[in-house]
Amino acid sequence: MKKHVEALITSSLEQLQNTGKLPQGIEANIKVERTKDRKFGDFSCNVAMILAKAAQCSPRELAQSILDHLPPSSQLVKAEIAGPGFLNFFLEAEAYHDVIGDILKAKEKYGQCNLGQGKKVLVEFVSANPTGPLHVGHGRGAAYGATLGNFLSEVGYRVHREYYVNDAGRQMDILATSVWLRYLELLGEKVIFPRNGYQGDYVKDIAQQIQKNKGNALRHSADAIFTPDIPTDLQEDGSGDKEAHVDALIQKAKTLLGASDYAYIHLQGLNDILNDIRQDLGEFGVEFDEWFSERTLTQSNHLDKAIQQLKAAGHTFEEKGALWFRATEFGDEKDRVLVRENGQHTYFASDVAYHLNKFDRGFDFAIDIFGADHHGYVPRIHAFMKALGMDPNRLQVHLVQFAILYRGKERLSMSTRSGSFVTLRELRKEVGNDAARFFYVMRKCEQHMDFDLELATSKTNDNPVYYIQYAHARICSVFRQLAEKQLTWDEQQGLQNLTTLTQPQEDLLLESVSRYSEIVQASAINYEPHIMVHFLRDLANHLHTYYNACQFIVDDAPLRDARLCLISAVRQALANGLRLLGVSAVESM
RNA sequence: GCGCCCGUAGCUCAGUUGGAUAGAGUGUUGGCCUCCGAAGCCAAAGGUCAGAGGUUCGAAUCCUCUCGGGCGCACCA
Repeated sequence: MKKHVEALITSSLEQLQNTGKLPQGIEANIKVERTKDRKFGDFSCNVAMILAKAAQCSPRELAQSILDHLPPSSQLVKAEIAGPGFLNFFLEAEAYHDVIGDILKAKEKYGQCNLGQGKKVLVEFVSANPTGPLHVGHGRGAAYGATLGNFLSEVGYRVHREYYVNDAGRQMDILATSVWLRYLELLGEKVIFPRNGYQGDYVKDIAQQIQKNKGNALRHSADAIFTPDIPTDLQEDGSGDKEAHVDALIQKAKTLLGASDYAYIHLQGLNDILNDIRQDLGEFGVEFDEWFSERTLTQSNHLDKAIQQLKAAGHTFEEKGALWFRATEFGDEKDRVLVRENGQHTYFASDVAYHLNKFDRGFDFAIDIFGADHHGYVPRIHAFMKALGMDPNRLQVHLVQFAILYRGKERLSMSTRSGSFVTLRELRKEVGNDAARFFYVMRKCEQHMDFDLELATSKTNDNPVYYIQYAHARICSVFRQLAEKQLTWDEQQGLQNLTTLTQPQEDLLLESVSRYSEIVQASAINYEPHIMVHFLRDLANHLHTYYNACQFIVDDAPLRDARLCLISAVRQALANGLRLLGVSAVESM
């Protein structure tokens, strides 16, 4: 439909160029848009205003010329000039009818297209440290990433979803040490748990499992651990150093346990938490094609190779015993350490290796979805890509802002380390998966968001999730009624009688549902699933209005079949849209 | 101090990349079930788009500054 209007304008413009009224070679991309108001017709175009200068006449004058050269079209009722020079197109009602047939024919495939041309894209998201359960902050990234993946794949990209598992760093050592200390507690050792350790109860659960498997084989006395050479932990009065304290305990664990036993605890913790995360996300409808381990980068030499590449390109230098990347030459605000004085590589080094690896795997482009607190290292990733001669546009970073939880007016605090955070699992349990997925993507991702638990759980108040699901369920209910009345729906006859749909509510609903595939594309190419959310709300509204105004199951069979075609198409669009959002389209509620 | 995100109705947010009279939900007020599901519909009221300049036919949108909020600024991850 939209394409048809575009074709008409293009044809007219070519005519004008051939007759010399427009200069050759100006290639303004013609933008045909849905009108904001029905009184402006169905589609509008601003090309006359844009090209007025080049044509050396007023916008309205040019608009008139364009109108004069429009080729005839059976779908067009009229086209007129409005305001400063808009071209407004009024279409025959029949122009919308094809959409109904298309939807009913394509069913759950309706809305798919080949915009992405099969290009391979890697979407990395969540990637939370496996040091504890996911909390509500991770939930937004999970919902957004999964939904974005759905949209990209719907418009023809080959999407690879990936979770980067930070299984190699200091945080994991802190976890392993925390587990070990809890284990010793279980055996009756008098340990003083470090402030900087992981406090959550899940650590005790892992310790218990280890005790079950290993008995007291990993036991060492508290006296042997808390020796005088360990720096004191942070005290109430502010003295001491919690970082130095925990680092010393890690060293102690490694030496006392030996490499193999330490690795056992480390792995036990990692596996337990990763399994928990995997299950949590699975229940949330978030699946990954790959869980990419940071450790494999070191084991497979990717990390060394990456560092060598930067070295070879001459973008590194040594200072104070460390190896640095000259990031400032590529737009970053400071240079970054790759290898520390103690010989250990930094997180940034493995990130370089990881992103190099992504592109080595043959992806056309990659998308990183980070929490907003990570925005600081977008420039440094782009910096090393530039340093190695890669096009930084091949990596797009989307920052997801935090969600602030409210219960009614009360703001819920979230402190992670203390263990008093709200987990994603708790949230899902309280509000349900559908509402959680919906609320997370309801807002633009870079928008700060208030997540009101009370609103999300309300079934009586106006909850947007239920509002849309209700529209779907209502249509299903109509078809149940039809069966109860021993009536059937003749789809073919309905399609042939769509001209009987002359009610104003039918007009509006038809117009609304015809936008569906445009909305899928807009959501995908802008990386903004919330566009779909707002559309579905709007579509549901038109359905409810129609429902209140007209009876669908009427005696007049052709009219009845036509109306059932219309609402059946609406049901399909609602179902497809909800599926992309990861929300279920229920048949009754 | 420097950088990133943001500021739109009482509240929560849209505004399709510069278009027409700035829109929804919620809240407030008033209507609508003998009828396919009232978790619904309709109507009214509600605005200096944080503020000030600038760019042009035209700005909530782009540029500069100011104010206000969130988040970053490690040889941590």
